[in-house]
Amino acid sequence: MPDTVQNPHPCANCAFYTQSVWEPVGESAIAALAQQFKRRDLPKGQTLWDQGGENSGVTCVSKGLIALRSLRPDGRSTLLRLAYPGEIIGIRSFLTGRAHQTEATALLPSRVCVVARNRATRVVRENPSVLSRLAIRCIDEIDRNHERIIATASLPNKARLASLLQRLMDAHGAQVGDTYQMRLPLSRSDLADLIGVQSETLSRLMGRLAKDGRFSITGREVVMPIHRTPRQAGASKSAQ
Amino acid sequence: MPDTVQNPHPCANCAFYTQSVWEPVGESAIAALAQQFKRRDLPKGQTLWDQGGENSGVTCVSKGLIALRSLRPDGRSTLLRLAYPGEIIGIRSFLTGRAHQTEATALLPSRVCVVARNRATRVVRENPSVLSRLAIRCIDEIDRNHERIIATASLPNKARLASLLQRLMDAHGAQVGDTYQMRLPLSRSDLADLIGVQSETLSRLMGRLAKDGRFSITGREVVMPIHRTPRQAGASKSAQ
DNA sequence: CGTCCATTTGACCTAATTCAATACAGGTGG
DNA sequence: CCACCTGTATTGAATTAGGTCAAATGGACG
Repeated sequence: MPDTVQNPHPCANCAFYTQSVWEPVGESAIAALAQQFKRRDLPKGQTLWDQGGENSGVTCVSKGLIALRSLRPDGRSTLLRLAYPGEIIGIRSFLTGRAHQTEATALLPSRVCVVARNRATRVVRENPSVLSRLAIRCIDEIDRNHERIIATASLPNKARLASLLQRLMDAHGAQVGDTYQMRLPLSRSDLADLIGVQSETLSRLMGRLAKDGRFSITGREVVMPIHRTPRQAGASKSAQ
Repeated sequence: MPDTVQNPHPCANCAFYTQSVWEPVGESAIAALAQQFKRRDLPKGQTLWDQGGENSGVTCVSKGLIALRSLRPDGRSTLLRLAYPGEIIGIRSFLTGRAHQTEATALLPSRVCVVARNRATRVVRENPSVLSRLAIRCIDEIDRNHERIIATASLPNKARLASLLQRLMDAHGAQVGDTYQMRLPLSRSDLADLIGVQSETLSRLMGRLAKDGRFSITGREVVMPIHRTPRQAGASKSAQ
């Protein structure tokens, strides 16, 4: 139960306070933490850092949606992760001191909270339980990656796209009558990057899913009927 | 410079001592560490733990080769990682207390060193720098996964297989005359799992690579000519 | 109302999957 | 030593999915 007045912790007002990596910081360090704690608002499309850039601290997404993508030498890119509020990004470059391996951009108007690197390093050193929480965040990332690797190897692209859209709907959708609706936070080519196909293929997959009655889409507006039967990847046949 | 006589650290004789996650343990804790430190030899094919099993501690590969695979409900599996000497396995279930997400089996006669969970937990709590090294190992895993995700999205299967064989040759091969040779530590279906294709497809890809003159293979014996030109994925055309 | 960019469509081609059949290797017992 | 068996690996043929390049469409915005 964070309390603005009583609790001077910089994350105290955050909805994710109890899960914050900084939550375990003792009273003595709170002031030090707060001192180098910066909130930053990002308009949609803004780049937070570039691939190859230097880490500037521990960054926590507070609002919006951040895309982490790896740009390849051939000019194409792979969208590696969508980071939602409460999640930490740039943790690898912080813990290793390396350059950023990915580029971070805001897909929606977003806010991030950054604890500057030097200060974060010190706080982490003095609070092992913070390090322990950071390690758990790393493990979350490993879990996400394993899931993705397994899905890539075992599910057809169409099924992976269906489950991606479902997840996006869970995160961004709202119930309207007997449908769920959302404004897609990603472009078609971002979606393609995310499931690892060409954008033309993505377009055809979307067409096939729509024909199956899974949803309808115009531009970025998606409408999905609420099924009583649980979504099942690629199972439905078109009625013809 | 590990010294058996002077240094009572249980990892002191290990070739990977300086990189060991336990290396930073202070003298006071070394005895405690050594007490619950178990070496275990695994014949080829032996399972070290099953998917869903309980974590029994921090496990370090000391010799041989361990495969970590995820078994899917449909009976098929994905080979997620090959763990070589010096690497830590089962780190996620140790840090989170969850069940193992993967099955670990020895692909070669192997040895692992296990620090029992309770003891490891205590030592980690008392030595933040151990936790810090564990976190780096997690990051290594994230790096490996990202590389794999990017490779899957950007390289054709043939090129990925070629680079896999190259890596295996680097790890297991020996120079014989003007060739490198190795005995493949993996079955064909493991190779297929690893690059995410069917075993029939793998067989055909192997055939195509062999026809390109990249290597010749009989059973598990691989012979690869030493090229002066650096290996380049999928670039060579058969001479016809 | 046109311009520019994102998206879709079409046609063609290559690669991968599937299922079925065959070959091969490593052991076992006669 | 050979015949046999079993699991592993390869091959073939037919089908489907995905990639590529080029062209057409559509939408957002000045």
